[in-house]
Order: sequence, then structure tokens, then C-alpha cells
Amino acid sequence: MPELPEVEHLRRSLLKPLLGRTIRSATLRRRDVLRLVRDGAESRLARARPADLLAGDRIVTLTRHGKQLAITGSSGRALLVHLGMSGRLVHLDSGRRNANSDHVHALWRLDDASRLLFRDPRRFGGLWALPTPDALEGRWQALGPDALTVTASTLARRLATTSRGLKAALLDQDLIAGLGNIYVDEALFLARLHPLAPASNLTRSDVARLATAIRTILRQAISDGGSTLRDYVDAQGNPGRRQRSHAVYARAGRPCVRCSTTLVGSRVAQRGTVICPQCQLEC
DNA sequence: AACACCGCCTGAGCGC
DNA sequence: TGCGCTCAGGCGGTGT
Repeated sequence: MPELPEVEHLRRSLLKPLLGRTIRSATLRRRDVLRLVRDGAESRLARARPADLLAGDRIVTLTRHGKQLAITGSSGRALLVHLGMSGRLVHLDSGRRNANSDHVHALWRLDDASRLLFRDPRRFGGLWALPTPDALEGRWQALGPDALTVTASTLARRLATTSRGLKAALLDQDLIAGLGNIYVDEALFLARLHPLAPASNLTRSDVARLATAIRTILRQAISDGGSTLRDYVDAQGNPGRRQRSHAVYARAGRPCVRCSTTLVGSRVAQRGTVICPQCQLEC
């Protein structure tokens, strides 16, 4: 399931095939995956013009904030891609057949005869058509700081504003952007913090450890090519390798990699949660 | 404000 | 082999 590392890996893998290319045509197969943003308001079933999907634009930048990926065109329009649980962008070189055309909700044909596909079986993801760079900027400023580069002082300031438990706070994209269930559990384990610890009660050194753990976990996952859970693969169809190195996620009942204590599963903030009861003491 | 809970959606994995 | 069941979860919504 795509979190920040998968989206960043995807972004990097799409730079070469997409940057500078001109989009010949865009096809929206399911209207309800696209939201049109005009004057800050979203409409879900408005009739989109091809230009809303960047048809005719040259692709100028591929950027990311948190789990969101933006493709910006030469017209200044941007297409925001959120992969949700099962979303994928697939780039197919000219002549290459798409292995699975089910659930392809949008596709773009480029000037080198390659294609880009948005496929999302569960449709928890979606596309947002933004009219200007400012509209994109505005949306991203409403989110928390990007988790990949978050500093201890920024994280401390953010966590101080909430009385929630640590895990709930870290999953809140408005507080910090990019963490999902997997990497929150991994980062908390690495930082030896309990998911239910009140977010605003952390000591300075707790937060410093946490910020470092978040950046470390995410950087490692990116260099591993993202997690492979269920059916995650990158834009070229390669699975990630990260699942081999999950320390706690989906490992309830198995021994802690650090102290061999049996890992314990529970539900925190309505999400499956795994901790080491020895390493992550409740405070 | 914080939290629980729900619905969306499909595929994987399980027991039989 | 296949059927029915449960589970997974990002996010936005509602109710407390």
C-alpha cells in the first residue's frame, strides 16, 4: 500500500520517461475518480475537458508532498495523484502491452507513443485537476510538513498542539504528511515510543529520536524501492523489497528483532498496530 | 477538540 | 477447484 516511500520511488522512476514529454491525449474512463478544483472548491462529477487532464501540455515537473504526487504541465495546470490503498501509475513504453487493463480509470498518450495509466482497483485514490501552481501550493500548505525531511523542532511544535495519542497524531496528514500505518508502526518501534503516548507529553529527546526514526525509516524504504505488500509494484512493474525488513508491521506474535519478546498486536486509532511491549513502554 | 465508528472498494488469504 | 467469509486501510463523513 503506497505511503510516502512508494510515492517517492514512483516519482523518481517517472522522471526520466515523463519530463519534457508532451501529452497528446488524455482519457478519463471513470469520471468519479477525478475531482475538478476551481476557486478552491471541488466538484466530483463536473465534466472535465481534456486540458484539465493536461492534454496538450508538456510535462514540466513531477513533485511530491506527503503521499501526493503532482504532475505539472506547461500551461500551469497540475494533476494531483493520490494512490489511496491500491492505486498505481504505470508507464508503458511504445508498443508494450498493458498486463492488466482492469480498473484503469485514466490514461495518457505521450508524444513518444508511450502511455501512462492510472489504475486503482479499490478506488480509495483519485485525481485532482488543479488550474494553477498556486492551487497546488495552497493544498500542500494545508498539509503538515513532509515527513521525509521533518526536523525535530518542527515535529515538536506540531505534536505540542494536540492531546491525541502519538500514533493517531502521526497518521494525521494535516499534522505531518506522508506517514501511513506501516511506517508509523516502524518509526515508533525504532524510536522506542508507545503509540498511545500522549503526543504533547514527549520529551525533547523523545521527539528528536522520533524525527530521526521517521526520516531513517522512510529513506531506507525509498532506497529499497518501497514496500511490497499485497500488489504494490512501481511504474515499471517491479515489486519493492522493503517488506523483508519490516521490524513490527504485520509481525504480531513473532519475536522482536531487538529483544526477542513476542510482538503484540492491537488496534490503535482504528488501525492494526504492532508493538514490542518490552521496547516500547507506555508512558 | 478528540474520538469512535462507518462506508467506500477489491483482492488476498483462509477454511471447508 | 471453488465458494463464502474476513480482513486490509486512507480518508471523509457523522455522531458523541
